[in-house]
Amino acid sequence: MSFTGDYDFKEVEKKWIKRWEEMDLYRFEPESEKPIFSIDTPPPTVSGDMHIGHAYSYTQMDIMARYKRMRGYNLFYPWGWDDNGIATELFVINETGVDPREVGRKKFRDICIEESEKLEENLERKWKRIGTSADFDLFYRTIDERTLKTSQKSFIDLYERGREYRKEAPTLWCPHCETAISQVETEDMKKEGRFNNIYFALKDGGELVISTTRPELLPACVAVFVHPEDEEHNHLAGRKAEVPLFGQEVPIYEDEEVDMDTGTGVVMCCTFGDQADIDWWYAHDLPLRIAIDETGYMTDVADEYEGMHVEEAKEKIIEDLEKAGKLSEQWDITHDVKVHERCDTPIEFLVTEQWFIEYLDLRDKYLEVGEELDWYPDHMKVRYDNWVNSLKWDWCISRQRYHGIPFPVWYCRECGEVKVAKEENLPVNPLVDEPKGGCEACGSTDFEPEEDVLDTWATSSLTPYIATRWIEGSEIFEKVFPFDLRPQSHDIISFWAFNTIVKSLFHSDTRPWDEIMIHGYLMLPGGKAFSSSKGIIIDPEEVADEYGADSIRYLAGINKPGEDGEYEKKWLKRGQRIRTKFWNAQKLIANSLEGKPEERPALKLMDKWLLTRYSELVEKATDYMEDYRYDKALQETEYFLWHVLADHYLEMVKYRIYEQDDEAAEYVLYHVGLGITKLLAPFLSFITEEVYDRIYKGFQDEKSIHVESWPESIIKDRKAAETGERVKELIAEIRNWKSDQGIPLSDEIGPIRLVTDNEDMLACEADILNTLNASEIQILDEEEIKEEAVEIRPDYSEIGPKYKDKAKEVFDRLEETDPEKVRVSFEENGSFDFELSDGSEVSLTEEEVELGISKVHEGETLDSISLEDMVILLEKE
RNA sequence: GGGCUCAUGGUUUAGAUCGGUUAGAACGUCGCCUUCACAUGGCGAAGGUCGCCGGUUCAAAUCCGGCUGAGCCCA
Repeated sequence: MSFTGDYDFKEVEKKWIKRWEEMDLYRFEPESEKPIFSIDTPPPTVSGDMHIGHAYSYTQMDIMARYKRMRGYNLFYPWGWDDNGIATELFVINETGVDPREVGRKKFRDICIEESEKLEENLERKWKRIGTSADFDLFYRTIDERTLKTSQKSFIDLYERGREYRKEAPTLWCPHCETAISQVETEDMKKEGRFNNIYFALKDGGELVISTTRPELLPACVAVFVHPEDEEHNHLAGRKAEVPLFGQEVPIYEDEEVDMDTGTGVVMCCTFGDQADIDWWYAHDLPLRIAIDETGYMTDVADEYEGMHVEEAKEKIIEDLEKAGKLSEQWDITHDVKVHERCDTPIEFLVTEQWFIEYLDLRDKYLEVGEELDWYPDHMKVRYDNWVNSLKWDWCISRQRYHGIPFPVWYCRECGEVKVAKEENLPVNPLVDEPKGGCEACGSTDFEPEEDVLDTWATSSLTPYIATRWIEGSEIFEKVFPFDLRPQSHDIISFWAFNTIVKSLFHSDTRPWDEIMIHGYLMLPGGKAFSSSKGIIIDPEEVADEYGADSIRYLAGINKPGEDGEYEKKWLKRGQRIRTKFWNAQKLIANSLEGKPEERPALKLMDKWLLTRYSELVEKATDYMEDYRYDKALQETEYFLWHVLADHYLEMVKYRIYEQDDEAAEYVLYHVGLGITKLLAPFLSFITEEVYDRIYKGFQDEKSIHVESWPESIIKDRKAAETGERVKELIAEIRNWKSDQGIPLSDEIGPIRLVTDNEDMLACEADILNTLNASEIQILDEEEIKEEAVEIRPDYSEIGPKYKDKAKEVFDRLEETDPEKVRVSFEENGSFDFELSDGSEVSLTEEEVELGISKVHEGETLDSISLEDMVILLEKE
């Protein structure tokens, strides 16, 4: 077989991307009898370009997918894009400069869809460039019609079960842009401010002093908090205070969240000044007093200050407090204020009616499911449990955004009754569509649409349902659900994983998957994360052009699952090196093969050694893959390829394949060569396909390495493996010696003299002589050799337990002893005896103390190499 | 403030489930070698108080407790 030339990754990778597409390799077969392995693929967020971090995590999933495919599974490995939500919205606004409030919601949504489709085309090409083997026919967008229907049906289901309700809730609001914003659009900014200590009268006499930077929120004050361990103030808990100027009576509570060291350590809770206010409001079920409207002016709650701008009201209130003698003191501070990242305006809170899913009562169920799942790595389950145990309130699914899935909901203008769409009419957009039929309560046909959109997690928590066409009553859903595997990142265990479990319990009364594999992130050197939306990007397509997609796949595969990796070029270079080594080894193998050796010929000892090592590798690698430790599988395979097959076996076998047609060697080379190609196929998917195509395909039944069967163990011969290991060591030692002596490996050397009791390895005399180009092997009698002990190696695990607390003295004494003395004592008495400082006797045997023996052939100055059970003597040059 | 993870030669890390000989490797550095698959190769060298403190033990990178620093999530 002829196989020449260097590996040209650019050309080869380009070729296989195209041919794989034509070959239609990754198609799920709905009619097939094969067992299904289903993956609930994370749909990448469409909010900017693909970066190398995506390549890292998605390749880790793809490695497992390719492995499972080779294990004979009918893969359900769908692909989706997450193009519904704030990240996409912001991307489109940035990219096009369109202002959603100017163009209107419908137009803006159209622009978002158009822009994301454009981007998705690029993204798909890039994901395929790194060898993603998903079935792109099992395709969805989180904004397409099927998803809309699915998400709305989910809403209707839960509504009908009485699981959804409306309640007034605070939302983040930018008074400058007059728009609702999300947490991700805020940032902390250092601002100059002023702390004010203000007197509150206690209802039953006396007073207290609260500290606040926002006296204009006094009319919105609904409670006062103190820390339970605050000796000075905790006696106030349970009493009531009166808010100065505004007169409302508010309760005083204890809470550990209070910062005792800020101001007086007594703090007022207003609806709403900051996140802590919101938490307290929920936790203590406090009333609402809204003092600031959506444009930043005071409401009627503020009495005489109504209509003033907040800044003006602040000045005026301070003035009036001072007049009333309610102002204790003031001082300037610099503090962090949450601002809208686009205009730097401090955010306010707006209160609107929002939808919630009631779900706290099922906490035990969530924990049960967490228990049922197999977590890889398993410690990730702890994060899930902690999240479930710390849930405090229901899931708010309303978002005041533009580009999202609309609620299938209207409200009756006459009586306020909620009107929910019927499933058969989905999808609906209440802003455009009229509901079917009149109000069920009063018969009116005058409706007001719900303007909010659903939280993206309310939709993406349905990916197993979307991908399997649940909405269509599809057989695929019945076949596939629950999925086998959910791969995802660790930062969204509390969102994506958790919410998917919630939805699955509601809709199917079971877990959504059996296994969950958590991957880490690839970080820039220094630990900074990549980000599409922030434009911190290294383009995987460019990296693939420079180093090859296989190098990227190597980088992904060699990193520990669940851990963050660091993007370093050296991993890519190492990927290239292993690729080159693999190519060259396969070249040698190919050139030695006549065809596929079907029958197993009589094998030589070293053949059995290699096949045993290979079989052990296959078993280990398979166990590791089953355990989602693909990194270990790759590491073991790489070691075998380089330091077992290439360094040793190929060197030993050269004389057999060059000088004669050795059937046994061909048999081993074919099966190990093919096997290692298979083992590496999930990782180095391109070069293994090329090698398979050139060498093995003609003799195998498959059209691609990626639909080949995963390799199996061939033979395990322990005795041959042991002897072979010693032969390997012997050859390696003498090769090193030749290198040390400056003798080219191919140069002839004189006799190899061995002193050994173990002559099994003489079965491999030909291998030894030919590999080393030595004239002969001579076995020398021990008597011809002078023995000399040069090292004492105590067996700690023998001596330690026997002498317990005296063991240390025994080891110390041995350290000081002349090895020759011990050897002579062994020879004469069979043991080495001495007395310890406390007078006790110590008697050590040869089992307990190993001696490093150097043997010297009389009369000749020979180099000696001591191995475990032999001494090699070589003539010096 | 809470949870999880991590800390090993200049750098990145394996080894920890199961305590025991000389802590293994890759990159980088230095030296030697063109040998017929591969110089993108081979051989060798230097380089480590295994984050800190304490405990258990004959024996700790490994088990236990505390501390420090970094990352992620939640607050």
